[in-house]
Amino acid sequence: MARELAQPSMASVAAAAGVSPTTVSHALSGKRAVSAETRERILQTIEQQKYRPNMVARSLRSRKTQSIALIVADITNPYYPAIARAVHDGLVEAGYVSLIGNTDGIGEVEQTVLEEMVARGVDGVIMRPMALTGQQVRDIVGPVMPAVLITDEDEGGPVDRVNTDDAHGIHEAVAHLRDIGVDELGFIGDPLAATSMSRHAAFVESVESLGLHAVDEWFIDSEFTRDGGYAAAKKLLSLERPPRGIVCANDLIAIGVIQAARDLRVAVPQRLAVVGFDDIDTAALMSPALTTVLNPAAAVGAACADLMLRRIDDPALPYQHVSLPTRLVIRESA
Amino acid sequence: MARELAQPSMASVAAAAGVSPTTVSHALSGKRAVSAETRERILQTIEQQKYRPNMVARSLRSRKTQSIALIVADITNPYYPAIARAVHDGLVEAGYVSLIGNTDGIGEVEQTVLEEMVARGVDGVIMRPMALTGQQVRDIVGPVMPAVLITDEDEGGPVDRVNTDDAHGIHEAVAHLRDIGVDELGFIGDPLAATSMSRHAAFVESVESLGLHAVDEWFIDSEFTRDGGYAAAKKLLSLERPPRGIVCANDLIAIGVIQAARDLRVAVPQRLAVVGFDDIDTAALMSPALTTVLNPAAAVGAACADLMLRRIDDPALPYQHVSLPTRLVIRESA
DNA sequence: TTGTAGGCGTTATCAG
DNA sequence: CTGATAACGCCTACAA
Repeated sequence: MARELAQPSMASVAAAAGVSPTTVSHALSGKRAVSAETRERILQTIEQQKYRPNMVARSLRSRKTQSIALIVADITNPYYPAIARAVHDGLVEAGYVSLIGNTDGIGEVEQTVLEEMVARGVDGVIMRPMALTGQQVRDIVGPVMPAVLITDEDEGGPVDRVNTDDAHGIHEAVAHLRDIGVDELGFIGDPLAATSMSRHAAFVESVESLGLHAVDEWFIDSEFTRDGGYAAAKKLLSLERPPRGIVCANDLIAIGVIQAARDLRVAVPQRLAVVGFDDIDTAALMSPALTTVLNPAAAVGAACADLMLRRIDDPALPYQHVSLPTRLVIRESA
Repeated sequence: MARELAQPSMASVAAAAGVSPTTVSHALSGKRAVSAETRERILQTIEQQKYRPNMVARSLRSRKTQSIALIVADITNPYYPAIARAVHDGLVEAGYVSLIGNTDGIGEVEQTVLEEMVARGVDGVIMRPMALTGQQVRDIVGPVMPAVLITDEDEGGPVDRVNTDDAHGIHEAVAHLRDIGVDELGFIGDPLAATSMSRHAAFVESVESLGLHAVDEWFIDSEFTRDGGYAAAKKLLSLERPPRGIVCANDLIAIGVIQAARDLRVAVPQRLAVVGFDDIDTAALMSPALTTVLNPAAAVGAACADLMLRRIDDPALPYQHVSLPTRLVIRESA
């Protein structure tokens, strides 16, 4: 009786099939011819022993782990699962698996997680950085590792990039606010998050180019969460002269703002117009339904996977850049 | 000038520090004494070369990858990210990373993904199976791999289990429906998903014990998605004699049902009472706000991580079972 | 068509 | 306190 305690290995299969490990390897990889009968015998033995190649050993040899890191702020933010799923689906057929890291948008954590992933030998990194720049990411992952960033950085550094045209969406939002007669505008976002700041910059630009009003007082800090938005809105609405409309760096913040407005008995959109960003599922379902900028998360994820596969396929490619459109979805809150 | 093309290894550090690789290893692991000055020299060299231990090689030796698989139906279902984050947080401080697999609840895919994860040498599997039984999972992962299942299986087989007391929540829901005078009840769920079927069983039991009515016609198939719920509700509501209330296997289905009711101009809750399951964020925000059974996803995830760590720590432990409570949250839809 | 030998980077065993 | 050696399981020249 054969002992089944140890995992079967190529050696054990080879022994049982009366061939060398080399032949087993080639029977599996097809990288060199193996006679039909030998192959058959090997495959049967594999079946019998329930042999599965050890990916760790394979990785040590090949220096490839068939895994990529997906690093986001918080998978709990409804914007990210859509990205994660699209990345997963794009990669899985190519035999890759994704390791997910959550950083909560904290710069140090972003660095630590990145280093950890590199040490684990991932074949590439897909990341939405909040604090790190493209150059910093490159410095951490080394000169050769494929890195795809979801970022609005203008230059972006020596990495592949996917971005959404947030400025366009924000501009549509501000123009819409003006169209409905709302010309005093605040912004709620996270000054430490790159995503937020690029949206804020677009906001400022739009407000100025359209001749609307926004004072410093109306720019309030908030994390990308409902609670953050709630607290920020309370501050904003307790101002002597609050704005008539608020653009939020994401939908979660906007939802918090609307809750705060309700608690403070401030009518939305009559006394306060609210615009979000992302168009998560809840936006369309809540009441008042959220007017927001549609962020094509699934397309972003798919583009990331695509760029990653391309770069793995040809490391010499010049750095790629994919830009996806956004657009305002007008509902009830503004 | 030293060439920096190749990744530094223990050997390169050892050479530069004038010691053997063995000593470098021990300086790092602390598994045997190293003189203070030698250690100092080694650490400096590590600093200089920016050496990071190769986890793949370490894994090959130690047969541990410090990674665990988290296998769910669809990370895009808002119920799962909460689990994923809690698992992540529970595991990350112990130095583990999670590999996420999506199966869409398809039995074959569940098996394939599981095998893939085993081949990758994960140190354990956390899974919410839809088709596979605990025994089947055990057969696939082998006799020793830690496996924590989120399941309602009564026996559960040779695995650790976390379950929520779904029957209690469903019973509360049915009792509530009766209390508000709704006594003809339908159920929408996925006959192929274990989760759904255990909720359905509880539903049937509650309906009977409370003397209400539910006919076979009122049990409609649906995937765990909004679209599925929408289609199922259209079928149900086009029946000659539709039920007065619907219990849904999850919130996504319930949201679809409410949309269908709106399109069909069936008033919720007046003409159709709707109860969901999970209490995802949207439930409280939508209109009408969804009456639903609260499923403590974060607690479930935390419990999974905890059981996993315990089992890794002591493989000889008897199989564990953690049960978490659910409760009905009454809002507007029923 | 098949086999032998060496090495990927780490750690455990055995010596000194 | 430190080193040499072997081994984890696989892949791939090089040989036959």
